[in-house]
Amino acid sequence: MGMRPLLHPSIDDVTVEGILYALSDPVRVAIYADIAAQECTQNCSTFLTVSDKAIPKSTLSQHFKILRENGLIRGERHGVEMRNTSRCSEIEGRFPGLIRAILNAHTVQLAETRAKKPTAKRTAKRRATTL
Amino acid sequence: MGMRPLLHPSIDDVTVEGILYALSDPVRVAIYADIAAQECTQNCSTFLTVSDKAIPKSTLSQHFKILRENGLIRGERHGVEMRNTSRCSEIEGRFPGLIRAILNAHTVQLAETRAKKPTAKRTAKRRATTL
DNA sequence: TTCATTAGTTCTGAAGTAATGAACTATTGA
DNA sequence: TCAATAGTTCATTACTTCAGAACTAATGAA
Repeated sequence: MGMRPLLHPSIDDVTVEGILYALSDPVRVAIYADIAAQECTQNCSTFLTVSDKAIPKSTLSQHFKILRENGLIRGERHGVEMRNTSRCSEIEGRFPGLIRAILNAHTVQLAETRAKKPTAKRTAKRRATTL
Repeated sequence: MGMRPLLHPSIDDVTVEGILYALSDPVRVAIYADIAAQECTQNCSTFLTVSDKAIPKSTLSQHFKILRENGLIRGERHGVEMRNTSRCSEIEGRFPGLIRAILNAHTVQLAETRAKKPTAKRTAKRRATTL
């Protein structure tokens, strides 16, 4: 099967749950924070490693798909590569302060992590469900 | 096997990812918004229906567990029932503005939903992954 | 044109996670 | 001691996620 066109929801179809879900993964929030911080666009392979951890490109592709389909980023093919831009100003219009608060919290946590374990590669297991 | 004691993480072990994950489910964010809004504590069976949808009590119990173990609420047994309180002021100390922004976005979305479809019971399927 | 390269997507199966009915536990009050 | 209440745990089934392999699509070189 061929490649399907990229899906980008209308801003009105973006949900809080979708945004929180997309950013509840440490790899995705790292990618998103990076894209949102850049002036210039970022292609996918910029993130083949995230916090010193190698991410297989099929996994990366899925992560980008989740960020796109939940309305956090916009991806456009330019020749052979993809350019990703953050949709933060659109989201700001719909959910004021949300993205800023999340990215700020992410920054706080990153700073704490570095302060506690300067060299260790914190694996950040997503949820410790202890079932 | 008997009942295990309830686990509440120290506020320092609460993560942004955990908070976003816990609140990325429509049932859990509805429960949490309700608990955070109340002055008095709320027991679990208050939520046997959430937005006109019946939730089996085993499912509810798991949702409360996820909210507890990600640091969003504190649960205490008082006799036969459980009292749940929000840990929002602790979280505010660690991640300023985060909870307020999320609850505010949730409120915005609720208001829009009601404005669009006044009577329909919006099922709010968590993620439309379209895989 | 044809081939190689680059960048990303899709497929697939294994591993992990979630929803829920049934069975269980713990506390209270009759 | 027993029934009722409130919630937990277990077991099953369904769904989701990860990641290697195969694939697609655009570009540039021969």
